[in-house]
Parts: sequence; structure tokens; C-alpha cells
Amino acid sequence: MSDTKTRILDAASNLFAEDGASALSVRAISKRAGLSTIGIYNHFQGKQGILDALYVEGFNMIAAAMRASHDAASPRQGIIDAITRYMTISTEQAGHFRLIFGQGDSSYTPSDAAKTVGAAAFDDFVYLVARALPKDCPRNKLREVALQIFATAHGYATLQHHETTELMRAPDWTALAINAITALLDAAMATDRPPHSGHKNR
Amino acid sequence: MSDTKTRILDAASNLFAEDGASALSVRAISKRAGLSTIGIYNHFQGKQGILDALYVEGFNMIAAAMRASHDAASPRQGIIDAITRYMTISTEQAGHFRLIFGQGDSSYTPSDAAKTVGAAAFDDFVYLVARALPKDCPRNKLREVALQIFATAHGYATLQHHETTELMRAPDWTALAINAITALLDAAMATDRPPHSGHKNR
DNA sequence: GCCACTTGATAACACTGTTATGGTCGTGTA
DNA sequence: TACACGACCATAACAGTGTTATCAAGTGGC
Repeated sequence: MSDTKTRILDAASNLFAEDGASALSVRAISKRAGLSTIGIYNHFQGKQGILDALYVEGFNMIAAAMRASHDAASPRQGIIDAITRYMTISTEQAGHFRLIFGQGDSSYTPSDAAKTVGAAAFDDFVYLVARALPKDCPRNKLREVALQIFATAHGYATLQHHETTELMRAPDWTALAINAITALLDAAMATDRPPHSGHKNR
Repeated sequence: MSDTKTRILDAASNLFAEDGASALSVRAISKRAGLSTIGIYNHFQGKQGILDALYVEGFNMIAAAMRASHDAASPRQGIIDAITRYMTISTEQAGHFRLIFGQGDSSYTPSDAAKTVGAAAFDDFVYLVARALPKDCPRNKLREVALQIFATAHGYATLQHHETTELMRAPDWTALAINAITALLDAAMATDRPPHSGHKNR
């Protein structure tokens, strides 16, 4: 990576860390880097390329959080720890989180390369979930349970920052998420029913 | 409401329905209304006021979906029906959904009046959940279970439109959401444990 | 050395939301 | 009736946005 490219990316990262995606005009970035705006087009093909780099950076953080670690007391606790880390990232890396989930810059569309990083992060999580489910669990169901756990946690991570829920007495969002995921894991472990049967009245 | 205000709002609503929030420049709205841009400032205090009107419109749709209806087979089925309707809205009214959850226009911040509409929609949902839980359930827990159900569903509604999950074989998001919420309702009905105990390893 | 490509500064372009300017109209008060 | 004031309107101007155009310099390959 050339010196200019590094200078631009460092400038963008610093501005992003200070004030989120709205601080990232091409003029602000190039001024911070001590260059003109043209370098953003030469090295990153424009502003979208800058945002792609930050998107990938954010997803790498999420992936690291969702990866199996060796110090969990059980595979199940490993999942709970991963979700706790995910909830922490949604707050501590709020700029990245908002960018990834569409709230940072409404004109940004991730490139195909950036998208594949997100998909790979999910694969890491599937592996973590696989260790907590029976060994004979079909691969389809594995991915589905992982998707459910992730989607569930994601709802809590997203809603905790939403202005309507900010009007409420502050709940402990991580605790609520863990509680919901615990219920989901219990249900997944307890039954062998097909995935869609939850759709019927019980 | 004056004729000018109506013309502007109709123009904005039509443009929004066609191409989402990105179609809503003040020049596009005023051109569609056959007026100059100044009316947007006189009648709506600027573009944020236009977006507020659409935000409130979207939240009113969500509120209607989440409200108790009299034709559910049981209170529990009433919740499941409401969540199903919520999932439907997230797709059929994608523009409104994206605007409400921060993805429509990253420069938009809802006014305090708009925010209270969202909070009121949640109150309707709490009432729906109350009918499915034991009558002696403390109000705190009621609100918390309602929040959990809503957050859980919200995760599915949001992730179904995200580009990383769009790379996957298309899951039935509504079925997955209902399945997760069923697990959550089972857990809420089965135990009287304090809300935070799910945080411990089991 | 010549040529093609890459890189960089600067200016220009088309677009954005907003404010400023000047004018008209309607309403209330003396 | 006359006047003052406020609301509303068209238009122009402003300051900002991402991007492209123009010109010049540097580099690498033949």
C-alpha cells in the first residue's frame, strides 16, 4: 500500500472515529491528509471505496467477536460470550455498526467484495454454534439456528440505539438479549421439530 | 390544512413511494407540487419536517399492525399475528421502515413529536402482550417481555434486508421470527425467574 | 528518447438544503 | 379607509456535497 493511500485511509479513520460517517466529506478527508481530493478517486475509486474500507474494518471486528474462543466454560457459554461481545461492539464501535447496518450514510452501498467479508463473519459464527448443538445436527439446521441467534441479538443491538426505545427507562439490553437467546437455545436443544412448525398455534 | 401544504405532502408521498427517501430533494418535491421550494420551509420548516410526516405515517402503520385485533384464536396467537403483520410491513412498506430505522436518510433526525408516536405504538403492543401473560404479571415484566418480543422480531425484519444475509439461500424470515418468539413466550410463561438470570451459565 | 499510464493540484460541474431578497396578499386595528 | 404586520410565494444566492475535467509531472517499459 502506497504512502498516499495510507495517509488518506488514516485521515478517514480518524475523522470517522471522531464523528462518524457524516464527518467524511472528501474535502475533509483530503484536508486532514494534506492532499487534494483526487487521491480518493485514484486510490479508492471515490468515496464509496473509503466507506468500503471502513465497512470491512467493522465487519472484521464483528467477526473477531463472534469467533470461537478457547476460554468459554462450555460451547453454550461460548455463544453467550460471543453475543455479549457483539452487543459491546454495537455500542463501542457505534460508527462502524451504523455504517454496516445502513445508518451511517444512506448513499453508501457496499461493494461485492465488502459483502463477502460479512458473509464470512457469519460462517465463523456457525462454527461456534455447531459446537453447542448435537453432533448429528443437519448442516441446514445448524445454519438456521445460527441465523436465528444472530438475528435475535441483532434486534436488541439495533433497538437499543433507536430513538423510540431511548424514551424508555433504560433496560439492560445485553441481559435481555442473552435471556432471549437462552430461550432460543433451550428450544433448539429440546425439540427435533421442523423449523417451520413454530408457525402454528400451540 | 392548507391546499399548498397538502400539495407538497402529496408530492412528497408519491415520490417517496416511487423511489424511497433518496428521491426526496426539496427541488424534486416542489417541482412535483408545481411550486417553488420555499413552501417546504413555510409549511414544514424544511426537509426534516417532510421526513417527520413520513416517519409518523410509517409508525402509524406499524402501530395498526401491532394492535390487538378481535379475531385471533387466543391472546398468544394475537401476538404471533401482530408479529407476522410487522414482518409484512417491513417488506411492503420498505421505504417507511427504512426511514424509521435510520436507513432512509442519514441526515434525518426525528423531532420529539415524531418520537412520541413511536413510543405510543409500543404501548399498544404492551397491551397485546399483557393479554397473553398471567394477570398477576408485574407491569415491569410485562413491558420487558413486550420489548423482548419486539426486539426479537425486529432483528429478523432488519436482517432480512441486509446485504450479507441476502447472499444466503433465502430463509423464510417470518417463520424464523415466529419460531424465536414462540420460544421466548414459552420461556416467559414457564418461569418466574428474574429477568436477568438468563445472564448466568445454565 | 518516446509513449502510455498513473498520480496529483486545481477548477469546474451538477446537485443538495437552506437563507436572503423583494413582492403580494390578507387580516386586524385605529 | 389607511396603515402596519405577518404569512406566503418566486427567485436568486449561498455554502456545502461527490464527481469529473484540465493540465502538469513522474514513472516504467520498449
